[in-house]
Amino acid sequence: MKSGKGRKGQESRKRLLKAAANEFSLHGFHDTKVSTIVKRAGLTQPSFYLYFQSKDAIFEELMTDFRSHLKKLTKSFRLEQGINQEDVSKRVLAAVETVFQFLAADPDLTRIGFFLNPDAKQVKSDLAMALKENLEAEQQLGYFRFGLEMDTVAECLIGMIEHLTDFYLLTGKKDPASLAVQVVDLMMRGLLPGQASETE
Amino acid sequence: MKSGKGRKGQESRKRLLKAAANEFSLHGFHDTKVSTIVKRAGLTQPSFYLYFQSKDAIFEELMTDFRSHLKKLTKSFRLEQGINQEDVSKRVLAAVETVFQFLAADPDLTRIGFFLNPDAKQVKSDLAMALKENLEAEQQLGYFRFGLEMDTVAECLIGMIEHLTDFYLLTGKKDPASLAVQVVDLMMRGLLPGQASETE
Amino acid sequence: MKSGKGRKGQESRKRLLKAAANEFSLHGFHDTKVSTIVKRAGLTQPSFYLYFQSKDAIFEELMTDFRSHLKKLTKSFRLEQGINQEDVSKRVLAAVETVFQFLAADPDLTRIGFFLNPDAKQVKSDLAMALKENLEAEQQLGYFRFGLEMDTVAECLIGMIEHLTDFYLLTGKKDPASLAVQVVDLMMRGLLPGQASETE
Amino acid sequence: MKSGKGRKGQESRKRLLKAAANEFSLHGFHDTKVSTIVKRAGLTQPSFYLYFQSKDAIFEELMTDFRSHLKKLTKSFRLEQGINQEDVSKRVLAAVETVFQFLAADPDLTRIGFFLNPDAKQVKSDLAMALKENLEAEQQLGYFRFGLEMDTVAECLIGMIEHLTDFYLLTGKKDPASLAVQVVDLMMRGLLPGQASETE
DNA sequence: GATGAATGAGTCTTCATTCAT
DNA sequence: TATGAATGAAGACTCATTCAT
Repeated sequence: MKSGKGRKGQESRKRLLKAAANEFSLHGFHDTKVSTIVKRAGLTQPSFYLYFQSKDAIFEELMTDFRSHLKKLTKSFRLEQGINQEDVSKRVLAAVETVFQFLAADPDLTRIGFFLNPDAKQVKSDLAMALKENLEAEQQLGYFRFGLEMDTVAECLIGMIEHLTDFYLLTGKKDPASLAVQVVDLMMRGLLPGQASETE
Repeated sequence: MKSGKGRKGQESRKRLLKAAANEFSLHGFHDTKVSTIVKRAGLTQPSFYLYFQSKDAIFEELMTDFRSHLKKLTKSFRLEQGINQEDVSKRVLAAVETVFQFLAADPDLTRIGFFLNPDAKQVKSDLAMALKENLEAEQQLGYFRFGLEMDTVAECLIGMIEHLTDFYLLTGKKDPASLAVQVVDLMMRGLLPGQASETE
Repeated sequence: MKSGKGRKGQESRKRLLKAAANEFSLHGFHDTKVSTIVKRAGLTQPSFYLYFQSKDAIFEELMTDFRSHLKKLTKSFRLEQGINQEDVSKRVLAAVETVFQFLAADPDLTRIGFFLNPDAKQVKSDLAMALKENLEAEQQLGYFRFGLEMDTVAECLIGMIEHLTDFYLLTGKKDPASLAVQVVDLMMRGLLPGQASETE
Repeated sequence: MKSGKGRKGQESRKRLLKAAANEFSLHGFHDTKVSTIVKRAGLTQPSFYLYFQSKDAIFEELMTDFRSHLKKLTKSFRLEQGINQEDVSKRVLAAVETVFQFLAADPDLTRIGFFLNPDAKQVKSDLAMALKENLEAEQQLGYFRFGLEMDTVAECLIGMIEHLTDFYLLTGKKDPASLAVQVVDLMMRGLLPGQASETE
């Protein structure tokens, strides 16, 4: 069942993953047929089972791919923490932009791991945790006002990122950089006027 | 299709809708079987087709229900606008809480209309529009700082609401009131310290 | 089960028969739904079973109607036989025209009894028998040439009548009289030239 | 749908067609179940859909088969025309016998294409046209008497052929040759005595 | 490494028919 | 005389998956 050690096999496998990712992303899990994936990969149905145990299995592999990529990202956050002495806003901005960039990198995978995945909530929760840790640390340092529950704040951030990704990023309407700027500006200073200026 | 004019019929129809809403909400469209819906409603399969043309049809009816309820809500926003002379934050707080209350009122319907619905993006977009209009109006009156693109802000708000609903509200972890407070506090004043206090 | 003695009942029954005849005639037995018949008769499904035991039953009743009407016709042939002293061709012409007239009288019933009926072959066979008897009698009298198997001839006649009915009569393209003339002319004198003229 | 390029597939396909033809011929379209066809072909239901898109599709394929065979036949008529200088009656006899032979060759297909087919009328009409052309040509040459509308005559011939096929041929009661002789004798000389003899 | 052929299991849907009122 | 409500029974079709080559 784990054939495909040769070059040709590896390539067939990749074509299947690519086709599957796009189909899942476009039509969701149920409305994606193995027959379609296979056709798009220029193979026949039995070949599919040469590389993947089941339709579920290939979907899971894609979800896992997304997740492991995401894990790397969250690790990088932890490393950053404290190292950087520059302005908080800039650091947060950089972080948020990095997230958007990551989510824009492979739209199909993002849709699968972030929206189609039945455990998407968990995935987002993991990301939220990472953010929360940073946020709380900065809060301890006095960079953020007290009286804010940072876990809820983190979930809010996730919510914004999630929705803007769905609405602006994956549709190509806006790019990671500009989205990051707006989100962070709003998050930092809020809606009300008379706030501390960005440069202050 | 047009059966069920009598009381008994109407009740069977409602039972079907209720059961369907819950099943869809729990398992999604494809993994919800007509046979299950029907069983839960204490009927047999053919009866289902006495009241709905197809499985798709009942799903659509539920989505439409959600949408029309939501439309009423958005209308009420427009009416409010400008009438109320009290503090902006309070007004926004009331609006957001109303939205959370609405979304918490019928969890199954919310999950269907807000998360399962293939056109959920559109639905949310409609809600975002309504919010945006109010936000822009307030912005013109000087209540909100300039330099913020209110449509993006509205989408951010939607993102937060959406995610918090999924994460805290529909899971029963938090209630509409407390969520509203936190969201609005964050939205109004932002993360940075030294902002205008709420009461100021 | 045999309700419907009152006037209103009788009328409902007739409306059902009429609607059924037309539906069967247009769409055949299987593609005719009881629900449609009933709708066209302005009644509901249970009412149907007030007047007929089943869908098969109403179809059979219609076939029987056709058959009994046809039986009267064939009887009239036997009576005619020998009584009439006029020219043979005229007698045959009259007979054939009568048949066409009968078949044109109630197109729906004709289609049911003559074309849709699984036992149509039998029905036609009965008609063929009646014709055959007359033909053989006339043959004995020397009006028709010998060397013709009259049962086959009768079946030929039936075939012509059947097909012309389907093709010209029920579609309104030709009328009984003209069809009869052509059929009889052909049957009497054949295709070859130099035959005894009709008037001779 | 496009499966079955190999030998085995082609054979399964043929078995399905054969079984279907017989079932349709015996029970008609509606009372023929895919499950039965498949059983008779030694396959399971899904395999059916490997070769045919639907129950309708296989029925249509059978009708088309019949039609295309028939088309070849009618073409051969046109070629014959005028080439042959022998006696007209013999030519007509040969033609009619050919038709009967064709209709007797594959009884199931004949029943489907000639009797069950909803467009049977059209099919017969096509055949009638071919006959008509020949008849009119011969009529122009003086072989047939004038005063006969050849399209009606053709339809009459079709009617006879149709009915005798149903009644004698497909039931095995008579063979193509003897039926042809009788039909042609009747058609040529008619019923009345004192006509030109066949050999004259 | 790949495919032609086949299938088990399941789901939606339809329709004639009946029960209680 | 008639109907609102409900159902038993059955059939077409789909799809992920496997066997043999």
